[in-house]
Amino acid sequence: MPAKAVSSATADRRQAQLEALLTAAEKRICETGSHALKARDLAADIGVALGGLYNIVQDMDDLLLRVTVRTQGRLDALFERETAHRPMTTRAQALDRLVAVALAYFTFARENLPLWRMMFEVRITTPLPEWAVEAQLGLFRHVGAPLSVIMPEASPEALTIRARTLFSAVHGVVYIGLEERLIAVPPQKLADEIEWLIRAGCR
Amino acid sequence: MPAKAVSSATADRRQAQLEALLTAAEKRICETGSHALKARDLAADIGVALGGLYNIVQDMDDLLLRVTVRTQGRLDALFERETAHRPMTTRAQALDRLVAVALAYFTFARENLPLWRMMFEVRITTPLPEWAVEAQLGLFRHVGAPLSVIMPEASPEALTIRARTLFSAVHGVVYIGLEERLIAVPPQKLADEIEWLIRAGCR
DNA sequence: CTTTATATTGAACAACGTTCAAGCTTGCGA
DNA sequence: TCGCAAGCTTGAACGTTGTTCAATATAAAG
Repeated sequence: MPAKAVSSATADRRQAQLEALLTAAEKRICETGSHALKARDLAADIGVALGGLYNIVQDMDDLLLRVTVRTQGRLDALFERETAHRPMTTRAQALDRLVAVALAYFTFARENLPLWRMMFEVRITTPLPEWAVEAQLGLFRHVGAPLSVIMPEASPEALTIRARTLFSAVHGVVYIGLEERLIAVPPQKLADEIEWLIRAGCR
Repeated sequence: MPAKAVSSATADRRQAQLEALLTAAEKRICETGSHALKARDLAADIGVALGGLYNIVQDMDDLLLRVTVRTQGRLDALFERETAHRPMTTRAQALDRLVAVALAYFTFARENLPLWRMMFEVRITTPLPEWAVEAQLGLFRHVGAPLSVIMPEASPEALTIRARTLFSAVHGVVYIGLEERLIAVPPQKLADEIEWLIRAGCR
């Protein structure tokens, strides 16, 4: 066999299998929650024997991690789609954009609740592979770019930290807000709080 | 047998067993993480047969929930101990107290990382029992009380929401900040960010 | 002390992720 | 066109898991 064909037929099939597997996993996660994912169900979904899963994916954690990164990719695309067209030259515009990013995050979380939750439930023992770290850090640019307009005199390091703080704060409000076991806050009120939070932090 | 003795010997033993079980569970969680809890290990720890666990606790979820509430109780006690002695008559004092609460939360999370994480990992299908909801809502008073001094003209409802927002924001910063899979931020810098966040939100 | 009711036990069960020897398919050289 | 080696796929089997329940041991009551 050739050592490493750039695109052999089997490699293509593996890619297709991987995508089918991820799609099936996402479907099941959305329907019944991430902890209800069963290897046997997924194998049946994509028409593969039980053991065959482990030719597509290293193990179940690997699968969850890939789903997570896929979700991050969709979130990234949403940020891009939702805010790229907004100008960012003045301070006020940058602030509006930051608010838009935060509200888009809230919307995404609400509309993709199980997948969104998964992003923070995945616990890994071994260090994250680089492609996973990249996908995660890439998201911060949607906060960092507007923030650099709002805080033009800040050092890059201070800016990175502050961007993380703002993102984390919004994340926290969304996270606790969507936790149903406490008193439910109406989504519009939550959105208002998120906007207030961003504007208060940027004054 | 009497229908319900106020304090029979067996009921006392059950209480003791429950406490031993919770303590053993906490120990294991702190040592090896919450998802490494095994029914057989715990049964051995407290000197009970495997099936005996289900006389003490309904099932594993029930156990985790009880550990969670215990942790919330310790957090509550820490808030009390750390901030009750601070006066709260002036606005500035109330603000200082709010900052103290937030920093205490951060410290608690850092020093009890596995137990603290568990509080947000427990996923319940059935609605939370009242005693669990109580313990959770009780924590908010440590934010609500100082905040009512800072926002004296706000309606009780607006105050509740704002308290939740502030708590959630701080929680988010702590949560993401302690996530090790991203770039580690020095604790002192994190603490600074938390204090900044509170003060920015209360201006 | 006998009897009755409760508490405890641990073997058994179903469901889970993961492995691996065996069979099957595939692609290439003759 | 055929045959053969190399990899892929399979599904039975394994070790763990949480949970159950008939049997046993213990405690309470008359």
